[in-house]
Amino acid sequence: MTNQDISRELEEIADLLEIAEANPFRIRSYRRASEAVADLAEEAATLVAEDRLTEVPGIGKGIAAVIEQLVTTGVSEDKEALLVDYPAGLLEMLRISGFGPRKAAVVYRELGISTVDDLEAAAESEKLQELPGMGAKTEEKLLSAIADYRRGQERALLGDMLPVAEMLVEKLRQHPDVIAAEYAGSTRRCRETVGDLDLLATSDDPAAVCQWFAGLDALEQVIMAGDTKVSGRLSGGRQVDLRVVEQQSFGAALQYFTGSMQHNVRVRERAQKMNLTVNEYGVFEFHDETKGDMVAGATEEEVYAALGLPWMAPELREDRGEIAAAEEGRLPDLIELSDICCDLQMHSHYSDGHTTIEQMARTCIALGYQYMGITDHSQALRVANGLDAERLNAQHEEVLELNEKLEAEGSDFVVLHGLEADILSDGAVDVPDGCFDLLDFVIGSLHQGFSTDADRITGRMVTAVESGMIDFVGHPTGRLLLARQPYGLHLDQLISACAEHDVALEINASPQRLDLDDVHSRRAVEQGCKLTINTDAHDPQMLHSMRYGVMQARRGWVEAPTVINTWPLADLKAWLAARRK
DNA sequence: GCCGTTTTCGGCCCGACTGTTTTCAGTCG
Ligand SMILES: Nc1nc2c(ncn2[C@H]2C[C@H](O)[C@@H](COP(=O)(O)OP(=O)(O)OP(=O)(O)O)O2)c(=O)[nH]1
Ligand SMILES: [Mg+2]
Ligand SMILES: [Mg+2]
Ligand SMILES: [Zn+2]
Repeated sequence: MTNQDISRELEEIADLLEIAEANPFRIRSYRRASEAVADLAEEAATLVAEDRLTEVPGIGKGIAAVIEQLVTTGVSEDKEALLVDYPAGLLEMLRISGFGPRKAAVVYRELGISTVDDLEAAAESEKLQELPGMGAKTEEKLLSAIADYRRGQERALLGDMLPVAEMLVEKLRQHPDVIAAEYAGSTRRCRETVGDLDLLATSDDPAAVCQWFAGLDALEQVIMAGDTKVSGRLSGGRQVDLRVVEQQSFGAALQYFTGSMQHNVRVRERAQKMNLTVNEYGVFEFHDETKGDMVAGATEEEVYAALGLPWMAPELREDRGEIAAAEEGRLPDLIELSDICCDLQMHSHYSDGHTTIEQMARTCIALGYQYMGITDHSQALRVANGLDAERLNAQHEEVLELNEKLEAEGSDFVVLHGLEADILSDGAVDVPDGCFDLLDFVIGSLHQGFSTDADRITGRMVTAVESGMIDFVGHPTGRLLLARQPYGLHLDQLISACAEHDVALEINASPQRLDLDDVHSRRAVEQGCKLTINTDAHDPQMLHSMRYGVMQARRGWVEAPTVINTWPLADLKAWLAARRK
């Protein structure tokens, strides 16, 4: 069982407990534990074996026992027991927006309904109206929500939604009644995927802004519209939530709406202990059980300061220890896009890229980089027209000529000649014979034969790392967001090997990869690894994806000096040279 | 179920909107 599988099991237990009307705090514990497992940098099985599960915040003896059972037997007795009373089909019904655990329990208890299809049929034949707490409107909305559920992908790529968020924020800012607007939620935290778009605006007349927004053409459907918030769907079905408050509450509202939910809960618990209370309008004094004066709210800095904390970057707000770190002055000095001075993975028409090396270089220059690495595929990757010795030599000539041309133009931009070499089935690195000394650096990537078992794949990659032939590992887990699971590999062993042999790990900045992810980037740095953030661009436009890689790095608490492509060229060359001895 | 510079027991974030409600539960952010 992968951590992701375990996380889902815990979440489903929480859902079942909620249908069963269990203690809400107990339910919350399962949800928190589910997130904690999803955020683990190590395999849960390892923690079980070493009896370290309860060291994880949010996992105590009870849930540790559940996880242990899941790891060893694949099933949880507690969950099986719940499933005796409440069939698994009810879990799917909870995905329908506006249909929660209480209604699920009622329709199952009263009508025996346990599938979405049956629920739909019951709503169509107006059987739900007879149930307590449900009426004609309930049925109507439910049918619409079922249609939305059937249509939609639960989450979308940040890379697809961030531009939409930016466009909507611009639209808000242009409205005369809007003072300020920002996107918030998981988009502002730069999560790799987002469930919806969360927008915040301030105004002297929030109700007017809400009314205007609800009428926008961009909203295909309005789910609800009040005086301070509007929820709707874009064409395509993706949800948008707009929250509008007065300017004096901007900071508090942005803090609230940025989340994460768990971070907010931590913040608010801290406030309680300080005799304060926090909501989306501000930080308030709290005396004798009554709310008193507002002490902060206009800016996020003010809100955190009122709680004795420094402001922290949205990317850190995931309840992964950021509040303790903030309190102790241990917040990382996060890497920024402007720290990046090169891109070290990209392709040209020599393999499966769409344009010339020079075109790519010109775009890198425009992006303000000092140098770049051209890294086409190696010969083993025939589907991508990988380079054999002859073509790699020809490419080398072209790189030399391009550098001369740039120099003649007075540019000090430099093109390094690299190769994205396949890691072959025996762990050998696919650098054509006699070509190693030609290359400034070599990336080792797995592209083929990754559907075997975890030990084999890990072994291949570790062998490549130990060979001394590769300078970094490209897209280390091979995941494609919303499309393909990571290779089943023991990432922790790969990270250890990279730390030992001073091989860097890539954060592939392509919005569908973001690989390594945030938690493993953080883990890799903790283990002493260097990182490198690259776009893996196949055309000039894709070179602009660098920001997504930096976002992922920031979510992983990464600082600039551990990322080799923040280094001046001389430093990178010195590191490469030292590695080759 | 988890957790602990006030606690190993007794707390656990806080508010908006909707529909069916005659005072608020359910769902969601
Ligand atoms: N205090 C508090 N804030 C919440 C709660 N639920 C949501 N929020 C805040 C924090 C969230 O980041 C923000 C937006 O809610 P969303 O449901 O859209 O979540 P978020 O954007 O974080 O993730 P998503 O990618 O949309 O699933 O609202 C809650 O239960 N309590
Ligand atoms: Mg959201
Ligand atoms: Mg939302
Ligand atoms: Zn690749």
